[in-house]
Order: sequence, then C-alpha cells, then structure tokens
Amino acid sequence: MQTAPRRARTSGSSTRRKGAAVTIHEVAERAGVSPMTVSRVVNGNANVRSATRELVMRTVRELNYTPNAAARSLAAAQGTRIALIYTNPSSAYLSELLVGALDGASKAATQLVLDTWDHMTRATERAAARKIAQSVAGVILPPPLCESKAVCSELVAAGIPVVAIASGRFQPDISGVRIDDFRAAQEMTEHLLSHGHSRIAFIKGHPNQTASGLRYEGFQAAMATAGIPIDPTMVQQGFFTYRSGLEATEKLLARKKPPTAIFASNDDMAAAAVSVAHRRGMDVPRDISVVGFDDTPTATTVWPELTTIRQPIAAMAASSIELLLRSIRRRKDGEARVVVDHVVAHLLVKRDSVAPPIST
Amino acid sequence: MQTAPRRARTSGSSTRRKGAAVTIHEVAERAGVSPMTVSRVVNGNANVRSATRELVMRTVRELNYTPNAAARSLAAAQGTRIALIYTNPSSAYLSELLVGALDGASKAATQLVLDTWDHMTRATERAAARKIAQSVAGVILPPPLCESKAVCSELVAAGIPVVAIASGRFQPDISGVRIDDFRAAQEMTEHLLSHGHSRIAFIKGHPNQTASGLRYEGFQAAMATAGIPIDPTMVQQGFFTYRSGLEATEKLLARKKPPTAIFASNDDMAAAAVSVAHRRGMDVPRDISVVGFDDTPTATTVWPELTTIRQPIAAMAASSIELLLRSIRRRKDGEARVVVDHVVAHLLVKRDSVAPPIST
DNA sequence: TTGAATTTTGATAGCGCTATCAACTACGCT
DNA sequence: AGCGTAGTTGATAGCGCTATCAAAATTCAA
Repeated sequence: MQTAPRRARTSGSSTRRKGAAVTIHEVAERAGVSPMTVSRVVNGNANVRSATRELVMRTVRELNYTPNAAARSLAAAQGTRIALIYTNPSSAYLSELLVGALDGASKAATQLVLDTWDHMTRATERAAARKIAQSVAGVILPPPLCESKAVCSELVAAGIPVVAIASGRFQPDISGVRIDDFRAAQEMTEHLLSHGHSRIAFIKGHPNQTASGLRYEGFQAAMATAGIPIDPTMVQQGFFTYRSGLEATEKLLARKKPPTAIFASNDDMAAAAVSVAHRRGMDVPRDISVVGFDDTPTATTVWPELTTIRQPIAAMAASSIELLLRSIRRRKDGEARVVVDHVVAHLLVKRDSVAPPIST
Repeated sequence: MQTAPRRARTSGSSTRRKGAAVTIHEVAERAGVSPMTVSRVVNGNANVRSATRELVMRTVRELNYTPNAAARSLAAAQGTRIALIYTNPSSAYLSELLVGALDGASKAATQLVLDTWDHMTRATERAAARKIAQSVAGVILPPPLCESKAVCSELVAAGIPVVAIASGRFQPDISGVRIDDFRAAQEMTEHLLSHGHSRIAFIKGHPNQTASGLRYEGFQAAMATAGIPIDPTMVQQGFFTYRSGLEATEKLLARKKPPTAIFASNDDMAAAAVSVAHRRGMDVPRDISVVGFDDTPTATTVWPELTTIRQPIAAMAASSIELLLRSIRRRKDGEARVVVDHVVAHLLVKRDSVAPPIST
C-alpha cells in the first residue's frame, strides 16, 4: 500500500495542481486498493473479483470520479483517434453529423479527424482506406461511403472497428447505427393515406444506397396494406439530388391525371418537387402534397416547410463514437470483434406541405 | 546535457512505444538543445535567443514534429480548449465552419468544444458567456453572435480572446477574420453591369448584421460608378431567410417594369428569387438573372446553379483558431491583448444564373 | 495436505510534455 | 576587477493514467 508517498503529496508541496478534479489515486485510497485496480474496474477489465469491483464502483460514484482523458490517452500510448470520412456531394447531413461526432468525441476525450474522399476510384479508395487504417483506431462511415464494399473490406482487413451510419443494409463485419428506413417510409405513407390521398407518387433514391430500397419497400408495404395498387408510372427513379427531383416531378406532373401527393426519398428532391409544382401554378399543399425524408436544413428552408422524417443524425454520430470506443477497448483486451446493429428512433415531423387532396 | 539517459531509452528496452510520432526529445536531440527549449520555441515563449529559436524551428520543420495534445494538456494541467458558439437558424455556414475549425484544431492539438445558443435573451446570453469564459481559453464567434455587444463585452471582460468570423464591422477589443463584403458586392454588381444589366434589384440582408450594410454599400458604389441611379423601389429589405426572399421577390416582380437582374444578399434569398421567377413562368437566366452571396450548399442545390460570392469559410475558421491560440499564448506570457483584423480573399463564382438581359 | 495452475492485486516505470527553479551566460555598473 | 541584473538555458519533478510483470491470494487436482 503505497499510502505514504500519497499522503506526502497530498499534504505537501505539490506546486501545480489542477482545480477540483478527482484522481484515480483518491479513489484508490478511499477504496483501499491500488490505483491499478481502480483503472481496471473503470476500464471494464475482466480480471477483478466482483466484490472488489463493486467496492470500487461505489467509491467512484461517491467521489464522482471521471478519468482524465489526456492522461488516459497519453498513458495508453495509443492515440485513440477516430476518423470520420465523408464524401461531400450528397451529404446534407454533414453539419449535423459533425456536431454530433464532435460532441461525442469531446465527451470521450477522443480526437476526431476528418477526411474527404471525393472523386476517388475504387483503387484510390482502397489505398486511402489502407492508409487511414494505420493512423486511427476506428472509422465512422456515413453514406454513401458505408456502401462501398471496397472501403469496408479494406478497413475490416486492417482490423480496425468500423461503424456505418445510416446505412440501410446491415452489413456483416461492420457495426451500424441507423434508423428503420422501412418503418419510417411506411409511417409516412400511412400519414399521407390518412389524409385521404390514394394517388401517391414516389420518387426513389439513388440505387447505390441501400436505404433507398428500404424506403421504397416501406412505401410499397403501406400501400399494399391499404389495398391500393401502385401504378408503376407513378414511381420515378431519382438520385437524391435536387436536379433529379426536378426531372422526376416534371414527368409526374405532366400526366393527365397527376398524383395528389408526392413522397420523395429525401428533402432535396421534395424541395424540387415543390418548385416544379409552383412553376406549374399549383399550390402546395392545396393542390398537391409533398413530403420528404431526412429533415435536413432544406426541409425548413423552402416554403412551405416540408413534412419529413427526422433522423437524429447528431445523436447517431455521437453514439457511433461510443460504439467505436467500446470495441476498440474490447479489441485491446483481446476479445473478439463484436458487431452491433443499433437502430435508433426516427420521427415523423409534420409541417405545412401536407393537406387532404381536393378531390375527396 | 542529459544525453546519456536519453540514449539509454532510445537504444534500449522501451517496451511500449507509439508508432512513428516524433517527440520533443527527438527534436531536442537533433537540434542539440534541451527539450525545454524546444517546448519554449514551439509555444512561442519570448525568452529564447533568436538564433536558437530559428535552429529549433528548422528542426521542427525537418522532423515534421507535432506536439502531442494529450501530453501537453496533461502537463500544462490546463487544457487549451476553445469554444465555437453558434446560433443555428441562419447559419448555413455551419458545416464548412466546423470542418475548418476542426481541421485547425486538430493541427494545433487543441480541443474544440461546440455550443449552441438558440432562443436566448440578452440576459441568458450574458450568463452563458460568463460561464463559457471559465471553461475555455478562447472563443470563436460566427455571425450573428459576433454582432452581439452583450456577448462580446462579457467575453472581453472575462479576459479571454475572441475571434469574430465574417463580421462586417471591425469591432474594437475582438479580432476578426472576414472577407471584404463591400468589395465583393461591388464586384458582383460590376459583373451584372458588364452583362448589360442596368435595372438591377437588390435584396438586403438582415439589418442586425453589419455585413448586410456593407454589401448594400458595395452595390451602391458600383452603381454610382456606372452612373446608374438606384430606384429605391428596386431595393427590398430581406432577412437572409428563404421566406423573406420570397416576399421581396414577389414585390419586385409584381412591378410593371420588373428588374432584369436580382442581386440577393445571400444564397437562400437568391434561391427564393429563382423560385418566384419560375412560379411566374420566367426562365432563369433567360428572362431574369439572379445572383447570391456566400456560396452555401444552396447555391448548387437549386437549378440553375447560382452565380455567387464564395467565402472561404473553412479556411477562415482554421485561421481563427491559429489566431486565437497565438493570443492565448501571448496572454499567458503576460503580454498585452492584441487585436487583429484579418481580411481574406473572396471569389466571384460564375455559374448558370446570369445572362445578358433580353431587352438590350 | 501439498504443489501446481490459476486468478487477483500491486509496485514500478514510464507515456510526452511543461512548471519551476537553479545555473549559467552575457552585459553594464560602481 | 568585482558584482549585480537581466536574459537564456537546462535539470528535475511531476501531470493522471496504464502496460508490464512480479507478488500474493486463491483454486484445484493429486
């Protein structure tokens, strides 16, 4: 029990000392164990007798101890840096994603590094993945990067944990944090249905993203349940861009019997739909209802503001970091890679772009 | 010269050692000085002979040394954290701002903390400012927060350095990083003029932001130089929101002799102008040209893509961090507060929303 | 009951950096 | 010359935590 030296410092001459922060030594002393044991408990190491563990945990709670992040990462000599790699174009999430990730990172005292991978070939992506794998302990992959088999496999091969955000498919080997796209699309369709719409058009998302498929399936399911057959000409292929939304909507509204509602797979395309409707002299939502998906800033920028599905991107990013950290620690303790699929709740945000159809 | 122990470790048995990271010791050894001296140089401490300083700096550059953030904040017992406080609503900058700030922060091994101050009264803002001043060493203030006298004065009173981003006015007491809004607006107006436009309408920005005034003045100056009087009814008050742009444009286009070009003080309002024009059956840019300001994602989301002024927000955020860090260090060394006004270059981005007027 | 295999615990030695103060330079002065 | 005084530099001692390995306590088989 190295109580003596401790006492010496505590009562003694320690010239520089931070404010109130409780240290691991104080916890150790109070609990009557060594700092090392406290460290083990705090880090969830297995080899601690459960009686000891509980004693320490209680003390930690009593003293309200929080490990010092700087010291931890210094001692661990394992710069726990996490990379967030994004490909800008489609990513209207970005800012929220960053806010959440940064928040999670600073809570966990982890350094977050950003990387943009634009205009890359499959080969360059592979190379980049290999390179980043050497400098960070974990990677967060928002769409559409998380759909790239090349990137994922390279990262997994390098043995670092990966979390995919908002990826529709639950991939083997990598963990995911996402909403239930299927269910959300279903709810949105039901929402439209409940307003009395039946001629509902759907603008699909980019085919390279699995979420697109799930959203469409959710739509199909709701329509089927309502017993309304889907007119294939009322389903247009989009690519998540405003431009593609414009084109899809033009086709939809050029029909002799246009839809009374348009369900676009994301907000940008929904905004485009509103724009085209306006151009044709239609009022939204009086003449046609339009709904989007994602609740990006676009949804509240356009007028009328869009009814859409909110994904808690920030929270998702934050929990990705926690997830990553947990598996990094686990890996260090030699445990097996654990893959989790974390589904978080979405929310149907009702705004001003939906009304009952005129012809009801 | 404590070379001996150093050698021992270098050649010796050091069981745990991080990958490639260059340490302060390596720099010191190479430069033939003590680690302490390197530390002093890196931290910009004054008491180092300039010959020594340069030698060390060269070595640092040669070895590409980056201080270890964890070790630094552990030793200093004073985590150099800097806060980025934003008020979301108007801030379409956010994501770029964050990317830049994060980049700057990680380069400088500083922790960045984010804070949102929405829906606050002057009093709560004061309180929040006082509180944050205690937990961080510096603050970055993007608009519109940087225009709040209450916040600024509180922060300045607390003695912590503040950098205002993209604030039009150059405030005393706080440093700023911004573009030349006046000049940029002038250039944009000249651009329109050079295409043959003369009936140019202007949609002003929110009156509580100084940049709004400067942009309008730039417009005025260019028109004056061209010898074209400004029709006051062609100048509408906007508030940087899409909605306000909608209303302003409605008024503008309802006139018997509508403008041939609209210069909106930001991209959201310009996008709104495009939308209204479309609704009235006008083609952009054939029937009317529209230009924006800021080059936010909105500019490339709408169709046609907007000609606008690009502010290098990311770079501005990054240099804010550097600026802040420098004055934090300086303050620690007991030097006086230094206020700088850093004007960065803007860029006129020509896209598809401008064409010569039909009636020329 | 005893010895080996196992689990649990603690002492030691840093991680990379900086605060502190002592030591060592120049200088200018009586 | 002798001695401050300011300006530079370095040695020392941690910051709070964890990797490592040895010691101690426990379990289990024989």
